[in-house]
Amino acid sequence: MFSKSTEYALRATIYIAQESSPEKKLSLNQIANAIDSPPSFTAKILQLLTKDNCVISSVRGPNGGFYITETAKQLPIRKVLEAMDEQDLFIKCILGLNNCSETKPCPMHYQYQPIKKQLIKLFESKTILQLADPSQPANFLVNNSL
Amino acid sequence: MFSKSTEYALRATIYIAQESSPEKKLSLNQIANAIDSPPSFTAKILQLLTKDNCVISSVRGPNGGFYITETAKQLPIRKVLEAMDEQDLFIKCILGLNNCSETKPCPMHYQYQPIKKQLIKLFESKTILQLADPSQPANFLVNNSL
DNA sequence: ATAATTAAGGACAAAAATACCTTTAATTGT
DNA sequence: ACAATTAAAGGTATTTTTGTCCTTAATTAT
Repeated sequence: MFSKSTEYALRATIYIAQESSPEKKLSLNQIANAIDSPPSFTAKILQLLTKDNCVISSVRGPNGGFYITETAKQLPIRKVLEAMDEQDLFIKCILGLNNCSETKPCPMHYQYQPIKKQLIKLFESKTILQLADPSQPANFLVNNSL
Repeated sequence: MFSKSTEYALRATIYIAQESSPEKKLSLNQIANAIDSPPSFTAKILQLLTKDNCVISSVRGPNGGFYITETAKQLPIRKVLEAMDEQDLFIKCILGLNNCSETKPCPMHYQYQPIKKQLIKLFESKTILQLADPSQPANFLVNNSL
C-alpha cells in the first residue's frame, strides 16, 4: 500500500500524538524504538514531518525533542501523506493509470472506485487526534510474537 | 498501492485476456505497446506469469506468443498478485504491521479493516474473465491526454 | 537441414528507496 | 562563557526495484 517511509511517518505521527505534548517532548530514539523503525532513517522522516512545523514540531537542545500541538492534532491524516509526497493513492488507479476516470474507465475502474473513495475519505476525514486514541493500546511493534 | 511490476502484470493479464486466445497469440511487443510498459521489463514479468503456465501461457517460435486459456480466465485476479509475490495487501495492515489483528489492533485497525476486507474480496472473487470485459474499451495508456 | 522468429534466461546497469554516519546548529543548565 | 544535549542537515553506503541487453532454446516454415 504505502512505502516504508510513509508507514514510519504514520506510525511516528500517531505515536507522537499519543505520547507527547509541548511539555513532554519525545527524543528520536524514544520514537524510533516505540514504532520499531531504524533511528537514522526515522530522523529523515521526522525532518519531513517537521518541515514548516506543519505536522510535527521540534526543538533542539537538552529536553528538546519532537511533539505535536493541539492545533496540529486536528489535521487530517492526509497531511502525513502530503508531507511524505505519497499521493498516488489519491491520483492513480489500481492499475497505475493516472487518466482513469468515469469517462475513461480502466478495466478495474468500477471494481476499485468505491474502495478508493473510502480510502480517500478515511485520510481526508480522520484527524490525527482521532487515531491517537489513548484509550487504545498502541501496539506498534512489528515482530512482537513473544 | 502496488509495485510497478504488479501494475504491469495486472494490465498485461487483462489485456491478454481481452485480446488473445490459443489461436490468436500476442507478441511481447504487442503487449508492451498496448499496456504502455518497457518491453524488456515486461518480458521478465510475463515470465513470472507463465511460470508453470499458471496464469498466462506461451509458445516460442514463429506465430508464437502469449495467450490465456479459458480455464485460466476463470482464476481470481489474486493469482496475478501471487505470481508477482505481492501479497502484503493480504497480510499487513495499513501501517505495515503484520501482527495487527482483532485481538491486537493497531491505531488504524478499525478504520482500515473494512476497506482491507473489500480489497481482499475484490482480488479473491473477481476472475480475470470478469475484468476482461470486451464490451468495455481497454484504455490502458498512461499518458493519452490527446 | 537451415533460416527465421519468438520467448526464456542470465548478466548487467540505472534509479529509487532505505539506512547510516558525521558535522553543524540550537538550546539548556552550570 | 562553557559543556552537554538534541535535532537539522548533508553526504555516503546498501539494498531493492526497475529496466536493458545479449545469448540460448524452442518452434515453424522453407
